[in-house]
Amino acid sequence: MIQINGHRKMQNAYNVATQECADCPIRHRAVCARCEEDELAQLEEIKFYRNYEAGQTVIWSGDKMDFVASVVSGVATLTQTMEDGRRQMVGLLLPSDFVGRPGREGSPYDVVARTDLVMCCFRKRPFEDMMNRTPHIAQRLLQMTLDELDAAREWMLILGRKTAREKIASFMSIIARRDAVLSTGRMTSCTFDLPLTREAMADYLGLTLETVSRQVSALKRDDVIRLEGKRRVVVPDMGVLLEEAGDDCDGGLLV
Amino acid sequence: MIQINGHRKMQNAYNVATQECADCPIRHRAVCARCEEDELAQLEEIKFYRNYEAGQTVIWSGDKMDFVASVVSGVATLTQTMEDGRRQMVGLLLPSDFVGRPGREGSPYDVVARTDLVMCCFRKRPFEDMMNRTPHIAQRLLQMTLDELDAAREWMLILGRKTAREKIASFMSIIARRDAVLSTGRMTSCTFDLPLTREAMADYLGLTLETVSRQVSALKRDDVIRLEGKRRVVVPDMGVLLEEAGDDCDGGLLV
DNA sequence: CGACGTGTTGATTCCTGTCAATACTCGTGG
DNA sequence: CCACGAGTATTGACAGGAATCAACACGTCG
Repeated sequence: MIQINGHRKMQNAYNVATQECADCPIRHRAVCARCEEDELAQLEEIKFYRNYEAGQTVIWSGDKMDFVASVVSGVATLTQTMEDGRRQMVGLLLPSDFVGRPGREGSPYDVVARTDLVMCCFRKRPFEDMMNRTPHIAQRLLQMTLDELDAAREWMLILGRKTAREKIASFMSIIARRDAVLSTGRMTSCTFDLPLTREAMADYLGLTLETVSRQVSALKRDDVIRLEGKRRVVVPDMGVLLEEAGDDCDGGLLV
Repeated sequence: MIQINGHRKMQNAYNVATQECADCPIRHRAVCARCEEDELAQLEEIKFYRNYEAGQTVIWSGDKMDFVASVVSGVATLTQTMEDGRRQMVGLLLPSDFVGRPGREGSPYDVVARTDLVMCCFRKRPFEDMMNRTPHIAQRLLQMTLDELDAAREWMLILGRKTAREKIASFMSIIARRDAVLSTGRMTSCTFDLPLTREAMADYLGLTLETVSRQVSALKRDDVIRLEGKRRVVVPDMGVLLEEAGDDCDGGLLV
């Protein structure tokens, strides 16, 4: 059985005072992953950190963005809103994920910190300049964008074709998978914290918060999951959860 | 009133015999858009054309892809399928769109020609090599991938939060917009051909084909659209259609 | 003509949304 | 100390929209 750190408070152990890229927890997965020492030194000169509290809006939809950034620790979301208030989350930003688009002024989405959040920011213009002369950055950004596109497409299947129960199971599978990159070997059980409120999960999955609550309760009743408090989830058997998600069970964690 | 070419047969006017990139209809929008003359000459050496008939599968999910390609003319789709047969379209490929991912072996999606289709193909390895030494290609691919990601996110809002009627109206707005790049100035009415069957539209929108059919009929009954045959759509007032789509009406065509 | 692919329409079911009441936790302040 | 309110979560009753099952229309092609 593995045990994964919670998202809520304790995970922001990375101190902003720690300015060394070499010690950065996302050094090898973020947009800078492929950079050499000298390239890293250049990035180090134009970077700065920002902290946000859980609930704070990082960027308002339509606002001008004068920086791009990597999530160092914490969880943020991208959300789209219709005039009548209907909302759909369109991006879930976990540590190492990149925010902002080179070559574009504003953000079309609200970016909201869901937990306390540390971002490693670069002013947009210097970053764009550097990208143009540093293929390692552009290459890594392309790779990450393609990964995001794959994730978006998996998400589209969830939104378009899965039942409420399958949506919840799929979401939990995704969280488990992303949290478990540090996993050692194969295991069947797993514990993690939900990084989102029921309402945010509803925005993620195209449901109402009531339906989310009901389906979480149903999965608990059927012993697919167990709850410790409202947020901590224990999955006795990941295979069962993946089955409930409607995914190929030989995919995912058990490969 | 503008008149846009149909998708079905006539649009494949681009002859495969026409091998000159300079004459290529997608020269300025495809992955090669930023290439200089000499770069184009290099691409020209590794490219080859392939033709597919409507309905043909270009790539099977899971298959090894030994090439990447641009859509020259026609329409193709990316589709994901669950074990029990539920399907969700996750990509709509129109002329100039790019297929395939550098640095990956197989395709996770079925790629299907929805009309007769001409593709400009590059063997993967030579293309990747060229990408590594040609920033213009990598830059353009990044830009196109970011655009696709934006489209995917708009699509997620449609799938997650819109009603069946809004989904149909949104789809028609998207087709109208993508067809109308050649539009001159502002106009309110518009004519186009639906590039997909009712069933494929259902896969696109996360609906059943019956619901698609019903909602198309409803939009016709309410005079939001008119039909000429089953596929040709006349929109008397794009503003009304955009309203039905639930989008910001000051966006889209009327800016 | 009959088979097939495509599309339309109707009757019915059921999943999820909507509206509403209640519980729990955590601060704040009397 | 407890009352109070805000934010979060659970659960119930009910309604509605889309899925399902089914019949039928239309055009093409053998």
